[in-house]
Amino acid sequence: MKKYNIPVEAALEVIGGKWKVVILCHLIKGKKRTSELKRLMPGITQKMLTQQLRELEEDNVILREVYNQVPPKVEYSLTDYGWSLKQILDLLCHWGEQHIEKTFDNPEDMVVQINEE
Amino acid sequence: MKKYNIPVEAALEVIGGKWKVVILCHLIKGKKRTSELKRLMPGITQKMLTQQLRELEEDNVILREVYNQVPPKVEYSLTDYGWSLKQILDLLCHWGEQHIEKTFDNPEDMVVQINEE
DNA sequence: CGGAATCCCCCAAGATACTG
DNA sequence: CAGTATCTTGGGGGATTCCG
Repeated sequence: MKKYNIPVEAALEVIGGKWKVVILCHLIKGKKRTSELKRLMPGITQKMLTQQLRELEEDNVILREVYNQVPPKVEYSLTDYGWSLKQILDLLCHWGEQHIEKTFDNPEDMVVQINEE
Repeated sequence: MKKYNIPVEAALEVIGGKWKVVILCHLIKGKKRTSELKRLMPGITQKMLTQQLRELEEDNVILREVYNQVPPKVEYSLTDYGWSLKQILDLLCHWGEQHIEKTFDNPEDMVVQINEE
């Protein structure tokens, strides 16, 4: 059985993956298709995206809904348990924004705008 | 200049390291010597500890105080900027505790107790 | 005691191609 | 469109040694 030296390690095991917090931050905005997530995260590969999504699903943080149709359609959303992370995710996003403003002269240049619509 | 696709990536760049959140959670409890941190984190190597501490220091999140004496003594503590992460760290710790309770039958078995005194 | 410097291994993660 | 399979690589990170 896995042992933790400090309880926070249990949280990191769930959301500590390289892309997991980013994925969850996007899903806070609402249900997303695989291709939407890929577009929102230009740096991620198909393989990593699938892998991280699977792990989040196994930890009961996100829900995967498959529509049996051609072409395939899969949607991801937060579960109730996933929503229990909302405050943490919001604070992280906010802290990130502040950090950008604090650190750089032209913070608006730091964020690549992606049209969500 | 580094670009982010979403501001939260800036936060992850600061506290996203493998051990950084754990280190910061310990420092919330107060100033710590290097050897204390090592004892609190049995899994970390000297190299990783130093490396993660340096990066946190560079990001102005922690303060490194060197006492010029033999044997050497170095203490680490949160800076004011580091304290701006307190709420996030507290929530993460709390979520970790809840997650352990939710997931396992005997949660108390999951945490290796370490005498802080 | 704290940490810098080496050596080195392994696997996380990228690239590519393929499938239903 | 979503996901799998295979191959490859770089650098994250472990172990060890040396230093003030």
